[in-house]
Amino acid sequence: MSEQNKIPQATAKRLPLYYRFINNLHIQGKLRVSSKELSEAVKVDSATIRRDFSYFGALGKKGYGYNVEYLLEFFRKTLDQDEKTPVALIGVGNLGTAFLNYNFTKNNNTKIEMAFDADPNKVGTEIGGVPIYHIDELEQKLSEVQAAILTVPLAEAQNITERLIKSGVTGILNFTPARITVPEGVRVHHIDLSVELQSLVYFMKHYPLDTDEEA
Amino acid sequence: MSEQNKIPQATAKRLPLYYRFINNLHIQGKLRVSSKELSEAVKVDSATIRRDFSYFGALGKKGYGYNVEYLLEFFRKTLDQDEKTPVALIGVGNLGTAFLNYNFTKNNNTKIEMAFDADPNKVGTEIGGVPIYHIDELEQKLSEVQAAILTVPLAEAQNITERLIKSGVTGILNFTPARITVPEGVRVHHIDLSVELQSLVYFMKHYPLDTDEEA
DNA sequence: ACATCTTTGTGACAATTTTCACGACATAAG
DNA sequence: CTTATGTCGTGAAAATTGTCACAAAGATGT
Repeated sequence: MSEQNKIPQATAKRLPLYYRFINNLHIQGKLRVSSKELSEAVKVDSATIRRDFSYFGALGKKGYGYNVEYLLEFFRKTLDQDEKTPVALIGVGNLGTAFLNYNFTKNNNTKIEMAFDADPNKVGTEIGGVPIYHIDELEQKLSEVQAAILTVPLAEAQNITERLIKSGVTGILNFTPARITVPEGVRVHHIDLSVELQSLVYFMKHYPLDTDEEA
Repeated sequence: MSEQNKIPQATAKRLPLYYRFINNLHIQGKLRVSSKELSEAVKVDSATIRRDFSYFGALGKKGYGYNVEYLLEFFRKTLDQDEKTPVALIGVGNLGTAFLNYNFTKNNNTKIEMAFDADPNKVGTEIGGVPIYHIDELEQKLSEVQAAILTVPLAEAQNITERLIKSGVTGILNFTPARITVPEGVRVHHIDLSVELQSLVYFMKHYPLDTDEEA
């Protein structure tokens, strides 16, 4: 599947962010960009940006900066923007609905292909162009899908997770407070809104003067 | 305000997570817990947990573990769970609505006191018990509020941010894709749903066998 | 053509964070 | 009392990540 385990995780986490901004620049018709400019836009130190880019070789030109078109093309390849990754969303509550309306596909390699919920009023409808199926049909419908966004109530989280994995899902974006357990080989990224808010408040009170940090 | 700048940021970020799970244990009636057990629950290495706790002194007993009641009490104090922090939410779209229904107050020191939106149909109503005011009333209503959750469209982000800061807000949880610019002293945590999904997909494809990581 | 200005890419270093591994103490059982 | 087992707290080592600062290369202007 892949070869470069050399790229630090910290760098890998920043790549999608870079991609987004480079894409913006391209849309704005900008032809070149320096690490300093990019730094101001994404709020990451310019030296860090140069170092990050350098893991992929020499992408820029000295005295000039980076060619936006070239950079964009490079990131498109690196981030597999050409092959679309089908995603399913489980749990069409408020948060789930927000995702369905988000329209990720715009500049992205991900597309939410289908959603699942237990509510009969929702089943059969569409939100943001995404069809909603009943949760009982999960195993049946999930054949091509590799990634899932989990926005179900806490109590269902582990149960649904197991069904997803049995159906071949290898990546889960988990918005429930549950720290779900998965077999090796399955990636889980947790985003706990309550923890994020708590964290912000803690940092506000205990680290008053610092510059902003990632969550 | 505070004194211990000694606690590493990485540790600080995990504190709310620990708190949540210790609270769960307490509710379940558990009397003690070992770093190993906690490790399995929160998916953080047990040595890291012991190290994290040790920054606060000796919270546990050798050969025994940690007393849940004591630990909970300790975290309650450390995370300022006694003084409620008032929060405002700006932008009552799908995502904003999800937050309003989330009911953070349950086991938390944060409470969304008010929300703002530009839509006249929403202004004057309540969601999840939180009153919705017109965005024009922002400066007027925001007196006590120190933190804000930003769930507005991209185009408004920087503009609203500046108004928030003028009104005394010192912490922002930013869900817009914009990397907002703020003066020193204001904390911003960014959560970009699109970047999170991209990131998950990238890790799935390029770091296949690893164990799960934070987002 | 030349001097000057910019900006990259990176070696060296600093800071942060994680992990190992072990002494010390707790508890329980024989 | 002694042994076996479990667990913390923490020095020390390792790994990861971030920052500095500068030579080299190319861009730009006259």
